[in-house]
Amino acid sequence: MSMQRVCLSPESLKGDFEPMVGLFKALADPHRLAILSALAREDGEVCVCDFTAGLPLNQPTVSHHLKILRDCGLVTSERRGTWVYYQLAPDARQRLADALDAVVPLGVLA
Amino acid sequence: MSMQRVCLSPESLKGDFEPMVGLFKALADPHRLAILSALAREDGEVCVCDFTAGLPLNQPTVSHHLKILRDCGLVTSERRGTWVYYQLAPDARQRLADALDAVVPLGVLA
DNA sequence: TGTGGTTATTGACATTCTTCGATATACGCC
DNA sequence: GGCGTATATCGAAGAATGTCAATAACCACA
Repeated sequence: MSMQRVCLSPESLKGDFEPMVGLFKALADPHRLAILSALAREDGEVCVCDFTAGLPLNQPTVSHHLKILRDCGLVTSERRGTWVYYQLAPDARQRLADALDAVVPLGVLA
Repeated sequence: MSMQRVCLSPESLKGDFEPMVGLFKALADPHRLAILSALAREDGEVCVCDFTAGLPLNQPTVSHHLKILRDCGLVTSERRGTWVYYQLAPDARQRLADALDAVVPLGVLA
């Protein structure tokens, strides 16, 4: 009989990580990180035309990335006249930090 | 001529986010999050056999995910006899927190 | 209403990723 | 050395993702 060590209880692998995966997937693209970083640095509204101008991507692709960020709630958008302005969602940083902490908590407590 | 507002300097989109993308890509899968979470909760070594036992994946797939986590430095592995034990890298939490902060800094300073 | 400019959506294609079976490698033991 | 077990690698199939051209939707203005 094999003296197999018990290193880990099987329930430890059974958590539901889908909500966090959605956020991390949104971060798993360099152009979306550039968009988020610009929004965070600006700390205000940025119109789509600036993204299409500053990114090496065509307009539909930029729109696609913005939609992904919108769908997971990391950014908000508001149309004002002809232009659409995007902002970092107020709780974006907190939600990302919380998601990270839910996976690899910094707290030393059990 | 169109009175186009200047919302954003074009250089704001030009950062290099490749190092962070690698980390976030590693987090963009529920099974890898389960592995990382288990390693973080255990705060010690976990042998591969426990992952293959606890995850709904075949052994080659588990090995593949572990390799991805190893390649980006979030986990370390050590063979001891027949078994291979994985650990969360000592700086894993810090590197992830730093990557997040590099994109959407929490600090209010410019 | 029509025209021009901005953003969103659709459909298609190429690439990447996840998963698996088959196989190889590494180790302990007889 | 030979055998059994644990882990890694290879190669391929299917799904998901990034990208673009074409087009639609929306808005301001004449």
